[in-house]
Amino acid sequence: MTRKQIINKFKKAIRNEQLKVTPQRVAVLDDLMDHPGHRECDEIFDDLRANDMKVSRATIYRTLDLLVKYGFAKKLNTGEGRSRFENRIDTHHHDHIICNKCGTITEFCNDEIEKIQIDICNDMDAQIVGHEHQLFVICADCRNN
Amino acid sequence: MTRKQIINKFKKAIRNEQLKVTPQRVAVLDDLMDHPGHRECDEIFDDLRANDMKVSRATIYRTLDLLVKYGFAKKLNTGEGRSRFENRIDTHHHDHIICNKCGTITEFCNDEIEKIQIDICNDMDAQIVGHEHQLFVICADCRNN
DNA sequence: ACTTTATTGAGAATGATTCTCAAGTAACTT
DNA sequence: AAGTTACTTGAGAATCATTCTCAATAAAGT
Ligand SMILES: [Mn+2]
Ligand SMILES: [Mn+2]
Ligand SMILES: [Zn+2]
Ligand SMILES: [Zn+2]
Repeated sequence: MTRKQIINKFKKAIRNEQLKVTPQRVAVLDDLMDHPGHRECDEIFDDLRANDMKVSRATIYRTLDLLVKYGFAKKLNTGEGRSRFENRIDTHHHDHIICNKCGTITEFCNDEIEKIQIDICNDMDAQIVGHEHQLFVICADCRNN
Repeated sequence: MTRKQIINKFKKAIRNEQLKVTPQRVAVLDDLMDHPGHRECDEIFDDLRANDMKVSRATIYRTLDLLVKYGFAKKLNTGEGRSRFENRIDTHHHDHIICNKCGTITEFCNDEIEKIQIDICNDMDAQIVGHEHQLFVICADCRNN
């Protein structure tokens, strides 16, 4: 999907709920797509401000909530005491490996683990609605320096 | 290990670092052992106060940090925006299943998953120092009510 | 008991996130 | 294009968990 198509999909989702398309809302999604990493509110805030957009943290949080709700973004908890968000369009499910020293985040996905998780929930007759799986490490770089 | 032995081990660990054994510190550990669940600061706080102990939240947090550091407790993040702590003595490693509706926390441990996690880190030459794995569900009870 | 040093509680501070509300803007209607 | 309505926005206050500050207190050693 092209950038433009994604933005249009977001606009459609917004209008579909009687909400309004605003430059701030579009800018947040744009920013998430410009930066493939795992971003926190203030990174987005600084970025948009640097681009001369008038925006507040409150609006960024509000928009991120919408993006998560509509499936355009995923919220993650890296144990730093604040949330990070990542683009979720044209992306496959994955979990995260976090270096406790330098903070670098890498990704992993293991089909076997994914399957076992579902089995565990089925066995207890629970409906799985999500999961969070983080490995905390000292990464190769940090070990050698 | 008996309760008394565990308390003594904690006292030893404290003195070993030139710190002092205080009634508050012992009371927090005692409370964790009285309650097998996953407790947050205020539950412990209310409990100790109900038992006529003079204690502050600050001291509870400070003590929980010590208990985690010495391996007597584990801190966990249930996604509610505050930390919970559980007794870690005479207990096997496990991860958690959290009902998004009623908040009930159950536990699971799967050897295969544990093994794969280690393999993943080994493959990237990272040293694993911990992991956090939560399954979010609607539990059987909540589904039927 | 005396001395030293760590600990404590109260309340202030912090920091991320959410809330409030008056002013602004999108979108629809003439 | 102007008017109407309803949603959105930014600023700053509020919230909430957690941490910090510091003077008073208590543990441990002598
Ligand atoms: Mn990711
Ligand atoms: Mn547990
Ligand atoms: Zn690293
Ligand atoms: Zn439930």
